[in-house]
Amino acid sequence: MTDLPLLPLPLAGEPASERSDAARNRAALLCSAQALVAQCGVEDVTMDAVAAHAGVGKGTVFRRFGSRAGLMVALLDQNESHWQAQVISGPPPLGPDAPPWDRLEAFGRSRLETTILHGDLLRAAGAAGSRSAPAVTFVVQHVQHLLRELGVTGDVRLLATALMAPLEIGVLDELRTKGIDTERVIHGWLDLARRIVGGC
Amino acid sequence: MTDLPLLPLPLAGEPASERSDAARNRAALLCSAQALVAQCGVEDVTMDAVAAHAGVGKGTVFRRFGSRAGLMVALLDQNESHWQAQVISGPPPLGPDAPPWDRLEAFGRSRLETTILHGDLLRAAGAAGSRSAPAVTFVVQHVQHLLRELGVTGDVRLLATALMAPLEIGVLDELRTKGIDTERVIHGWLDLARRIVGGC
DNA sequence: GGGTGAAGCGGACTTGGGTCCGTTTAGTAC
DNA sequence: GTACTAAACGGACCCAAGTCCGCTTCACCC
Repeated sequence: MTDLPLLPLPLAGEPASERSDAARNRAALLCSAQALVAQCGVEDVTMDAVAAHAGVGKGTVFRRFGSRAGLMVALLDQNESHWQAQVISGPPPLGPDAPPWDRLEAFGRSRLETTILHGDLLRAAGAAGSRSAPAVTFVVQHVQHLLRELGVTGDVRLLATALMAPLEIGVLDELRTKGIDTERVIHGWLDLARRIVGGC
Repeated sequence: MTDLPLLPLPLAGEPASERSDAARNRAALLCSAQALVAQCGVEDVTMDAVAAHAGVGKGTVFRRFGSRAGLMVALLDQNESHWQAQVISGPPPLGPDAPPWDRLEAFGRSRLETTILHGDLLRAAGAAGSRSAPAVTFVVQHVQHLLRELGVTGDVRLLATALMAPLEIGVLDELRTKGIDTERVIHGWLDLARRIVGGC
């Protein structure tokens, strides 16, 4: 226990590891941000408040996350990693060991719920939030994989993107303000999925 | 020419007509905004600049348009009305007098181009821009109409929404940053449309 | 353990969106 | 023409995002 060679985990895809103080601040900031969001809602959390709560200067927040939207993306990524784990290695039908169609169905349902749950964060993250975050990449790749397993041919990459596009927070918000409830959205999405997979 | 009963056009759907000075300012502001956008790009147009250019106070801009995003939406609506006219009564295949499938194909292509053309405005308009604007309603309703003509059954409303979702600026931006070019997007979209219409 | 340089830090400062409220004006009724 | 009111106006003001730069700290190497 004296000098255990407990390396700082130089895992594969890491982006040239942070200095220890930087890493500590990142963690503290994420933690503070989450606490403040829980306390007063996403809208009312200011960058100053997050900085003060974490006991660092405001410059540090922007150095770490680039912008308010960036901070929100970081919070999202944190929240979504648990969900991703469920997809990759959780119990069926969302996880492996279920027929691909069942997985796709569960995936869509689950994705919809997650999106609505994190609606405020997603809106605050803006363009950076719903798109270009690692989250989207994961979603699209997984759907791509399932579609292939279901025998879909053609430009599967684009079909996967198209299949997930109607579950973006923007579209869902629009549908909801027009009085379309979640259950109907899910049904419509399953219909779409069936048509893409080719039920004939 | 003395006292022509040239009414202030109390057209049907008008929202309880504006006072004349208000209407004049709205027009001046839209005009100034468009000029400034053309001159320095959407990003660099500030609300103060628009107000100054139009010769009104800043408060007036916000009274008329609510927010920066609102102003951008107004600009978009102005720009899109011409396009809508083309769809409703322009020459085929976009306009009437073409088989529905040809119209749908032309519609998708044209919509994609329009979206990319107005990309900056759409991004600046944020959630209010791509969604909930009258523009979206028009697009979805038209697609709904075409799908019905093509014999699509089911929840056509949702299918229309789903079909147009991948042509939103956010999705397009993502695809483009990943090196997918416009032609491929169109092909993918046509494939999707074919699957929805049911090509078997 | 001391020197060195790059990375990180902090908080004053700038900028621009959005609000507020006292003043002005269009439209109407007499 | 005058009186009146609701709507519109304008610009000072407020607030929060984002920048800047001189100072500090970490990590690494003699």
